[in-house]
Formats: sequence, C-alpha cells, structure tokens
Amino acid sequence: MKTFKKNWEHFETESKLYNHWEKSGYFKPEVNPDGKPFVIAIPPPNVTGKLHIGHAYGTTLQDLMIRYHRLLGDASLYIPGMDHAGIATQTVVDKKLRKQGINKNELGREKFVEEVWKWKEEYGGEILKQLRAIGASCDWDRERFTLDEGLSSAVREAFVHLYKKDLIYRGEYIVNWCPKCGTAIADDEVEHVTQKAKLYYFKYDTNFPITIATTRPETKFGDTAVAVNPGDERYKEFIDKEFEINLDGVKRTIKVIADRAVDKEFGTGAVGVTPSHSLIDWKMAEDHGLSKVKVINEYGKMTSEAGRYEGMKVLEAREKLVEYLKSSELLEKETDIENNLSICYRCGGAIEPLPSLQWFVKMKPLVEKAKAAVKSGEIEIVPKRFEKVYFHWLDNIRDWCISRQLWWGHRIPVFYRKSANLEFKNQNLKLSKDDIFVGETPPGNLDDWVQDEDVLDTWFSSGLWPFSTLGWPKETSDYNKFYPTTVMETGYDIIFFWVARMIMMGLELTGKIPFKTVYLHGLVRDEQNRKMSKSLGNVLDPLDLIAKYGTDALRMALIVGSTPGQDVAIGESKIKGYRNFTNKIWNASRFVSLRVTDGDLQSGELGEGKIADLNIDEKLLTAADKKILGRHEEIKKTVTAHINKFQFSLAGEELYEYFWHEFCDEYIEASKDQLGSVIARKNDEAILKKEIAAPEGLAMTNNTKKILIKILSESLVLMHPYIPFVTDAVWQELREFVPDLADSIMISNWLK
RNA sequence: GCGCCCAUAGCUCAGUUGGUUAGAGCGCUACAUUGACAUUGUAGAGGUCAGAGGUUCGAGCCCUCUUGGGCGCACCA
Repeated sequence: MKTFKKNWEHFETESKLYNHWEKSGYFKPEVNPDGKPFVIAIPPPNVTGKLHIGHAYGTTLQDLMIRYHRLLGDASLYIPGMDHAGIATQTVVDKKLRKQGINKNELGREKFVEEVWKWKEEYGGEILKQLRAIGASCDWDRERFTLDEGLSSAVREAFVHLYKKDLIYRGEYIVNWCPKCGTAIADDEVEHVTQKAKLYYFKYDTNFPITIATTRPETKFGDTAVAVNPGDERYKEFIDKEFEINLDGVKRTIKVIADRAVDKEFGTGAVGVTPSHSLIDWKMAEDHGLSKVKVINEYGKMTSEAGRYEGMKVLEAREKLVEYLKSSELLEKETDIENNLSICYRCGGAIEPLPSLQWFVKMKPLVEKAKAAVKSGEIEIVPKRFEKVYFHWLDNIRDWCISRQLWWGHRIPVFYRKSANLEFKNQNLKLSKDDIFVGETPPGNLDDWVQDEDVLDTWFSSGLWPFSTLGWPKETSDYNKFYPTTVMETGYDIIFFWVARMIMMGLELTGKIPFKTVYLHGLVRDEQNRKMSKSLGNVLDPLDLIAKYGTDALRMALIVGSTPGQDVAIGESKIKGYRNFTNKIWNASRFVSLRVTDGDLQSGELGEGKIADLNIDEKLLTAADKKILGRHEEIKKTVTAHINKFQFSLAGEELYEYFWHEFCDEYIEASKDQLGSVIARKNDEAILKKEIAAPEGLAMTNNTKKILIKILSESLVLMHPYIPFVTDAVWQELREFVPDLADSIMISNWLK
C-alpha cells in the first residue's frame, strides 16, 4: 500500500515533477488551444554568467502570471531565451583567453567569435538549467537567442528599415568612449560617481588675460575658446576677442565667447572650451563655429596635438602639466572639490568623451508615438509613477549611438565599395549611393565590397525581442497569434535601456505596441536592506537556496511582502518561514488523505477509501463547515481580484493566512470531531461498528471528507502559481482516491 | 538643479477607490503536545502609523509644510 511521507521532500520531488511537466507538453500554449493568448517574453538573461537572486525574483513573477493564466484557460506562452550581451560577454571571454596566454588580436576576429560561441554553449546551458530549477514554465521549443539566425535577420531588417526611413545615420560626433572596453557606448551606459578632485586655476600663458579653472588641465591642449557668461562684467571687454596662446609649447588661437551655459559663480567664471572632449563644449563649438582639436585618443593617451605630452596617459599628462604650470608660475591655486566622474557601466573605467565616427539612430521622430502609447493607456506601466520617469527620459533623449567597436554581436549590415571607401573611415566622406549598400548581401561581385567592421549595441537586438522572438519580420502564425505580447515583466533599472526602446522599435517596425503592461520589479537586497555584493559577502545564490529550502519556499519568500517598483529585502529566515509553509501544506494534505482514505496516521499508509463525488450535502453542514466554505468562496474572489490587479503580494499573503490559520488551525481541528474519534477507531472495534452503523454519523463523516477534499484541492489550485511544486505533488497524491482530477494541477482550472 | 521613493511592532516589510479593535514573517514571553506537522499548537507582550497643520462624520491612506534616509536624471568646466 502506498504511504504518504511525513515531510515534504522538495529535493527529491521538484526536478522530477518539472521533467514530467516539460515532457508532457504542459508548458505549451497549445494546452489551451481555444484560450485567448497571454504572452510573456522573458527578459533574456545575459549569457555571461550565472543567474542571481534578482533573476529568480523576476522569473518567479513571470511564471506566476503565466501559471495563473494557464489555469484560467488562456493560451499562455512564456518565451525563453538569452541575450548575447555584447561588451559583457566579449570581455569575459577575452579575459579567459588571456589567462591561457591567447591574445585576441593574434587570434583574429573569426576565431575569437568561434571561441565566444563555445563559451555560450557551455554557460548558456547552465542558465537554462537554473530557469528550470526556479520552475519557469517556458515553452522550450520556442527558445531564442539574440544571435540566432532568425533574430539576426530581424536585426538586419530593422536596420535597413530605419536606414531607408532616414532614421539611421553615420557621422563623427562626440561620443562616450570607454578606453578600457575599446568602444563607444551610449549615453545611458554611462554612470556617474562622485569623487574628490582638484580644481586648478591657471592661465594658458602669461600673455593671456583670463584665469580659467578646470579639473582636467591635460585637456586644455584642445581648447579653442574661453567661455564666459554674457552678463559677467569682469570679462565683458574680452568677448569676441582672439588671443594667440602657447601652452607649454602647444600653440592655439583662443576666442573669448559668451555663453549662457557658463556659471559666473563657479571657479573664475571662465571656462576653457575643449570641443573634442566635453559634450557641452562640443555644443558650444557648434554654436560658435569653433574648431575642434582632438588631444586624447582611443587608448586614453595624448595625441600629437599635445606636443611633448604625446603618448602620455591622461593622468600622467595631467601631473606633468601641473608641474609645468607651477614651475612657470601660471598656476594661481588649486582647491579641493567634489565632482562627478563618468564611468562605464560595464567595466567601471573612466569615460573619455571624444569625437568618433559612429552610427546613430535618430530618436526624436520615434519619441511622440512612444509617449502617446503610454499616455493613452494603451500601454500600462505598473507602478504608475514610473510613467513620469519614462516621459522625462523621452523628453530629454539624444540620438542613440548604436555602433560598437567589438567583434561579438550583430555586425552592422552596411557594405562599402572598396574602390570608394578608402578615405571613408577617417574623413566621413559622403559616399554616393552606388558605393554604399545597406542590407544583407551587396550586389555584383562580393570581392568589391567590404563590410563595416563594427557591431550593433546589444540593446538594438533586445529592442526587437517581443516580436523578433515570434518570427518577425515574417508573418508567422506565432507572430499573428501572440503579438503584441501581454506583459513585460522586468526590473525598473532597465526602463530606459530596454523598455522604452522596445516600445519605440515596436511601434516603428510593427506598427503595434509590443506589450500591454509593463510590470517593473525592484532590486533584491539582503536582510538588512543592503545591496548584495561580493565584497559584503551577502550574495545569495538561488540554487543554494533551492537546494536547502525548495523552489516553492524561495518563490513565496520573494513574492510576499514585495511590491512593484520597490526593492525587496530577503534573507534565509524569511525563506525558511515559507519552507515551513510548504511543509504545512504537505502535512495538512497528509492528514486529509489519510483520514479520507481511512489510512493509518502513524505509518502514513493510505487506506482503501475513495471519494465517489464531491457533492456536498447542504443539510448536514455544521457551523465550522459553513464558516470555512464561506471563507473559501471569499478567498477565491479576493485572490483573483488581487492577481488581476498585479497585487501578487497581497494575494499570496491572503492565501498563506487562509490556508494555514483558517483551514489548518481551525477547520482541520474542527473536522477531527466531525470525522469521529481516531482512538475509538483504532482501539475499539465496537465503537467503530457503532459509528458506521449510525447513518447520520457516517453521512456526516462523508460530508466532512468531501469538504476537506474540496477546500484542499481548490486551495492547491489557488496556490499553484506561487508554489507550483508542492501543490502538484499533493495533487498527484489526491488523484489516487479523488475522481476527476486533471493529470496535473497546472492544467486544471482556476475556479470551477 | 529637476524628479521619484521611503519613514508603520525589536528587525524586514504588507496595508491601492479613506470606514470596526492597524497586519505578516522572523525575533521575544508563557504554556501545551506520544494522535498530520516541533518545519507544531494555544495564549501573550510589543505601534501617539517620522513631526506639524489641513480636508472629512471619519485619515496609516488625500492635501500642504518640516525633518531624516535612499534612488534616478542632468551636470560645474
């Protein structure tokens, strides 16, 4: 005879159940062929590495919605996939190769990219295993990778489309250059950290009348103007005058200009304008027609324009120049200030703004539609306050630099005719139409053409994710059925990088919004509400936690007590608490199963009893029965309402409280009386016979059994989106003696 | 500089059209328990919901201001 184990053994059961679900095809939207589509495209994790607890949080929220809608009867599709993560992955593989003594430049582009693919195969598989461990009910047959064939062709199509509409252009502009990564990065990939710096006050030479103040003296070799505020009386007499200067051997003509951007109060109220190495100065140069001199190169070293400083690293040049200024008595003073240093969000290295030939997407023409979609409510952002952040970003957007000087990524689908392009790279010549080809394969002899060396920003391909994963640009049946997707669940930290771009790209390329709702979750922090970091040693690995407490416990702990857009603090004690909950469910089910089948409570051996049907006799209801049945109906309604409003924490908390304290503590206790005395049954045959002989007693017992089964099985369905494993494990036990239960709880029904 | 969030029990947090006695987890106290579960149960302590003012029959929730903490965007050269 089968026994009901004493404790919930998640470790043995979870992966077995998952495999069973996957094999049975329950993750496919086709289990509800007539249902309306409910679609979530997973925010594709970077192939770079392991998933962290933040991924577990997002995945849990996504899977919760998917499982809920599957139970509602919707054609639920959860599209899995991964992102090639350009810079991040290239850097990691480069490092790995260097450790093996292999230089990527000696290896060559093709071989290097092969190495990255090998790496992707190895680590990508690990990530997929982790997603499965979290319980993600993805349709794995529809798994995508941003660099797979279909998505690559979607990327080319998108590029060509935008180019033809004149929304993509190439030009030499000041960009954020990361010398460490060796590539340009976009504006929003730059982070600012406050640092202590020195502000140096000096003159270029003794003949120059104005003292300027700067934290970066070494860039002053590239100055072509000094800007002052138009209302600043001190400098009025110099405005529009030109001066020949000699800064330690470097000769320049400096024009004094008036610009409102200059703050009279800061420093001396006079700014040395360095058009090539400051965005603001670049703009001033455009406005005032100043020449631009590049004194720092792509390696973070001084160029020949810096005279004897050529070849020095930026910091070295700064030191040397300050020494010179001191010795020539040009330095008036230096003060300590706090300022913001721009760093690369990937590598943390200092950003050098410098002019560079890059590809850009014009953003302004895409902004209005993207704003309108949210303003009209066509796209809903949860929580709503992030709409403001979204609008603010769109209102202040600048063109998006999409070319990256990397090898790992989508190579830009642009070809130049060899005979014509020789000077192009350096001089930004306008090529004639015949000499540039934008698309997949240039016409005529391929040998006549050379493809652009650069790849596209990772976010260019992820911007297409909701539709490229469904087959776009082809009008596949999946695309027709499942696009637009329903919910985009992701972290608030990538609202600009990703969410806004998907909306813009979706509207431009498909003419439709890419998703109806954006649900933004917060950061996962530790028990003391600190950021998780390796140096603090407070990083929680989801796989460790799953091994220890079970996936269900982790999922519940992540959801209950957390709200959208708000960071969530989590520690082992909370997870442990919910592990106790999963065990409580298991044991309550054990009790119910054993009593209903007349099994043995001590050994856990199930009896022969079966439930014939679930028709409850209203006339036999006790006060306890009525109470729990009433509460049960209420709970169904409120839980449904909460989930529909994305209030997952509230619904989870309610289920927890209801199941444990109302069903277990109150009703199950009350049911013990209604079911008759166990001791009597065990020890006294006569009493047992008497009980069975009494028709009302037996009817009461049977009615109570039916109520127990009804409440238990329906509660399991309600809890399944939160804790998929223990609920299905119990469901499988119940199927032994309860009629008409679906093969798996995950394909049963939400409210019968 | 512009904007956003937070301040509720010892700790971490829920509390969404304003409506009984403000909740959960963990922690704490006392007791119980060979009968599903000690990964348990019962009972309990613990809150002037940051402060001040306002709207209202009624405010943790709405409005204004103050204080303290955090974040985002922009950026000072």
